Amino acid sequence: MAAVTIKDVAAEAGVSIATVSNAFSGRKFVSPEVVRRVEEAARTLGYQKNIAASQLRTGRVKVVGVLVPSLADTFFAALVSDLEKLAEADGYQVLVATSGDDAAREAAQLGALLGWKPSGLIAVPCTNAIPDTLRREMVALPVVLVDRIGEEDLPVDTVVVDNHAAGREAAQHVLEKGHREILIAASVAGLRPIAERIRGITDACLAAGVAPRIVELGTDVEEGAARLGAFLAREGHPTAVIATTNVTTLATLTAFAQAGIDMPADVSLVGFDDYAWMTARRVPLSAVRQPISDIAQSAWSCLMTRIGGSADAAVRIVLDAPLQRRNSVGVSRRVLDTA
Amino acid sequence: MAAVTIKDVAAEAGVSIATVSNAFSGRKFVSPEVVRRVEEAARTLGYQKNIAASQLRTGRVKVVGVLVPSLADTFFAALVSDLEKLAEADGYQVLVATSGDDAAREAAQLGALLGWKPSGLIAVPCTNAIPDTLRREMVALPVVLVDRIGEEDLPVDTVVVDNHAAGREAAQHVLEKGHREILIAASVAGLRPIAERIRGITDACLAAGVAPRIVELGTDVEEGAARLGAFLAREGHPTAVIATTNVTTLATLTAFAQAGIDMPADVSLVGFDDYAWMTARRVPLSAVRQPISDIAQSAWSCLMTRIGGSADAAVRIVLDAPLQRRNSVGVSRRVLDTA
DNA sequence: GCGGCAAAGATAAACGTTTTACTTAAGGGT
DNA sequence: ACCCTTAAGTAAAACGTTTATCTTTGCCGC
Repeated sequence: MAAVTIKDVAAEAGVSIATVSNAFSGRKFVSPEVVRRVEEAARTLGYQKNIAASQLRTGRVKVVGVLVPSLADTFFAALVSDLEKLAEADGYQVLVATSGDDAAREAAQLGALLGWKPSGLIAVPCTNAIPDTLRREMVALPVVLVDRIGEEDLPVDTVVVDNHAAGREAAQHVLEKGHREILIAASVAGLRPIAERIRGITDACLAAGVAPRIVELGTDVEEGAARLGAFLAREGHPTAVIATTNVTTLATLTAFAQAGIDMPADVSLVGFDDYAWMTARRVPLSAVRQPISDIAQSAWSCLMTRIGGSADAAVRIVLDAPLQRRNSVGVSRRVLDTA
Repeated sequence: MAAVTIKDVAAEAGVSIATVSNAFSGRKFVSPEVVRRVEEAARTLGYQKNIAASQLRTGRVKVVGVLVPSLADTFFAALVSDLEKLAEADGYQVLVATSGDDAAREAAQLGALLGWKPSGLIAVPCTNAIPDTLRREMVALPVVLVDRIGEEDLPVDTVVVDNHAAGREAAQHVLEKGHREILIAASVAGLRPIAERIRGITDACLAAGVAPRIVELGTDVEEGAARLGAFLAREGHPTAVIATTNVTTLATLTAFAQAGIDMPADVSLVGFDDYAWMTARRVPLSAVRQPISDIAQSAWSCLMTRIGGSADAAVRIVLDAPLQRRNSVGVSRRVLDTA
């Protein structure tokens, strides 16, 4: 049961291996009759091109690496899902790796990815700092960085969301409803996108003469809920919470449920990201909607133009994350009472 | 900027390429001094082993293909996430492909996966029928089939959930609470796991002299919600709904929210799968919990023993999916009224 | 002092494909 | 009748590893 190679096909079809290769690739003209014989032979033998051999010879292969912090996070899973579809449409395979938000693992995974000599790489770095492995590779390999971009002026294409505007819009919405005691449920405040969301919220609040508080909940739902519960018990309730990721949204909701807090009657909430479960509730969540499929689309087309050989200056795509106004933000009691 | 190969490293370190290879693999003794020089050289040159070349020579490569219907479905995303972690721990890379529940795409993706000559394959078939491409490969390649298994007695290892028991348990819970008008929110009734869940529910109901109704909602949340809404408007409300997938759970909840149905006061619900968002609610969902990480773990260890060369008879692993009793199933009004 | 042996490396072949350069045969213009 | 071109296909080299086989060197016993 040795694997069937191009040689076997050639023998079966009674031609040379070069002709078989040409018949498949179409790089050189092969008479229709011979093509038919080759295809026939390949079919009967169950021939599968050995991609490793092909890639070794040509040096290129239609595979792109995708590196994300975690597939357990819906945001990244959805992103990878979209990228995978786009890749398939263009005949590319996707090699997935996850860093688990750990810089060492990220570097290791990157190395493994690079060993495949992919045509390109789409990565969501797990920290603000671009790992050295990647930085070295960026000059030769088409790379697109997404979401977690620590620095400006990177030499590669980047796709990000306008986090500052998103934060600002969320805050303004809450302020308009009369809230003055605002809590920011951040995941990890040190991460650039989170920091910008926080800054957006803070800027809007400050402009209204309000100083928001911040609590860091991490990247795990259970733990985040526990931390928020502890915070609430210790510091008292705000009238509105703005979550900065889908995980913190979930953690906040969990904490609310555990503490018997009614939303929006007791506390209002603006969530982050927009998934089906957020609307499948008695009180659908107002949330900042990250345009996941646009992000994927932008990243993919950037990558494709780079792979196509473009040497243009690095582009920085900034997408809007509009607020979806639903029912989880109520008019603050302060306003109601004065009315 | 030609890629740096083993040859360059050999030159830099002043040894032959065979020695470099041996220094890395440790297959033959190489003096510590030389190993040091080789590693040094590799580091300064930024050497990355070319996996294609390696695989071409050895015929094996540490990569396994994973084929699932969709990464947008949390269940599969979580499964892939777990598999990816297990793979990483064993030094394997994962090649992901999605079939989008389309048989033709599945066959195509399978072909693409196989071209990499992976060491193994973990697949969730998108239909009850195993595609021919796969069936042919199963004799030579270690394959583990998960979740969607149409036939018994396959010649490969399979990992499934005891869907019949899961359905039965869900139904019994609802029956115990006094419900008699039960609606099954199925995704696609033709799929084997779904069919078994339905059968489990039906068997339990029939034993209690109750005939459940069934509605098919498909695999998309929006559309499922619309279909359920229409069904409810047309046929009237049951007192309890049992959903058979996480997507139908979401669709049901969406329909409830849209129709202003209160859960559990108006209608009770047993969900399927168990995610954070199900408990992050005022009324946490009772749900059948599929043991995703156990599934992944079982599938992975099956695959590893096969890759290790085991030729034992195919094993069929059946895992329990226990019911998590929470608050979304209320005592039926019928019972309350008589009390 | 010499055969023999072990230790540490080197040489070269092989993996399956792509592709360049070559062969062969047939046709075409003058 | 001759040369030149074109068409269709073939032979062989190359890609970067791994590994079986060969070489060199030093060392041992006698």
